[in-house]
Amino acid sequence: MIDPRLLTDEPEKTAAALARRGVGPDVLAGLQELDGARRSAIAALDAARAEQNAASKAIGRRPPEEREAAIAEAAALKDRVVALEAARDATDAAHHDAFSRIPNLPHPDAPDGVEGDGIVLREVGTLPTLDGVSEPRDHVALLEAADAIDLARGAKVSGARFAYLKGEGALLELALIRYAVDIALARGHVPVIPPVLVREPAMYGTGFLPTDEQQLFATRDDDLYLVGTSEVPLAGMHMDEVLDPSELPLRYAGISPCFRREAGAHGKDTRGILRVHQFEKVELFSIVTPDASDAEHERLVDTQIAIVSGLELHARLVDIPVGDLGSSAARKFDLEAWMPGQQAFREITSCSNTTDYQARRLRMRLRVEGGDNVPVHTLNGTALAVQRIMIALVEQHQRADGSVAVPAALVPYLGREVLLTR
RNA sequence: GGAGGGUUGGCAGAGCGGACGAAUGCACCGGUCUUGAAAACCGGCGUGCCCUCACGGGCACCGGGGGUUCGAAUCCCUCACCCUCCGCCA
Repeated sequence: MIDPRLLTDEPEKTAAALARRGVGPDVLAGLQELDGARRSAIAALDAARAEQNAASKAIGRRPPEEREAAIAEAAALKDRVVALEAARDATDAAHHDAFSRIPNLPHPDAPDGVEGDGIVLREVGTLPTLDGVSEPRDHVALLEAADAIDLARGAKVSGARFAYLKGEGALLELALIRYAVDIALARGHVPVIPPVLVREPAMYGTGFLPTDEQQLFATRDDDLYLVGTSEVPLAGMHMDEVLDPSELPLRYAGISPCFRREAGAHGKDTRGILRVHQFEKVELFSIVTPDASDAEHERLVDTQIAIVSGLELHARLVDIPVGDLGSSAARKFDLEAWMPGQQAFREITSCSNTTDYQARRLRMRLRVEGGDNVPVHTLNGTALAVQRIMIALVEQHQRADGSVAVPAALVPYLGREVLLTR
């Protein structure tokens, strides 16, 4: 949720910012009208209630013989209040509905453009040489040959886009998670294993509802949603709280499975485990004061790069254009790793500054001495998404015989220097 | 799954139809006193929204939602959560 006050306080600036995200003048005019209507409805209702409250309170002070007349008098005021209440509720609902669909204001430095227009800011590592490998195999070939993955049975039991990780595949997941958690921990993120089924308010508050409903798995009988990322329960932890400046920054590292319906992705990335309905992820999440979010964003990206570099992977950092931002994000950076199996860079991490957008929806405020409390800023970024990093890892470090050289930083976690030997 | 008891301000805890946004205590902030501190005393001390340049004023909030009433923290319904007991269970 953006601050509705911006429409009246800084109309030109706000209009220009929203225009970059495709929110046109007509939509904006509608919002302004709703905002005005909401305020006058509130003012009218408050005035009528003040009148009725005064009349009701007077009854208690009247002598008994005068009460009946006084009650009739007060009762007469009630109809007006009820009518104005209905009017206020209606404008309020329309206001809320319209404003919750407005995306966050883009960061001034975020580039224009749509999906694919991202700007490569820097490269991480170097293109793998794949010495002695004549034809690079993809992760499916590598992992299946060593019985580290079972896609066919995943499909049998759960359907398309589900997979079993077995043997070294399972061990690799555990090692990767612990490797990432240790780096996050060293950088001040408290590890958290959160609930992965959440109620509607947490989904709404993080901005996944109402706009991304088709991407969410929901339970049939319990009004719970499966999270698509632990960002949801991590952000939800502090909803409805007023945080003291001394408590910030709050830094977490969520460790959880993630569930995504991938609706609309039919036919895309159908091979292997690049795009699956369930994957494991370590997620960085920070809550900071509003003046600190740009610096925190850089800090998170730096941590992501440290994790990827430590695995000796080649990747590039992309500044995501405004047209490709999720509704909550003001700015986003992705890391795309080189995947020799498809000779392409593919997204392995993402890092967003959601400024006050989630915080306003979740009512997470910063205590301001001698002033009004303000929403905090929240940021999230992938520390390590197991399946995707696994693809980059086995494909980039594959050897001529189909085995995989384990990067030195991972060896202590995995207990072996070579994987997938047969 | 069954039975019962709860949910009030940062915490503890009173209030159970009318002067209650809410007693009291603790915590916290400011002041008096003191060489300083403690104690004592005095004052302040929740959140959001609306109006106002401001001073200030109004409205709402006693777990969430709905209802009864001129008037609800207080009565009714409903949902959530917590506690106790029984059953089941990794």
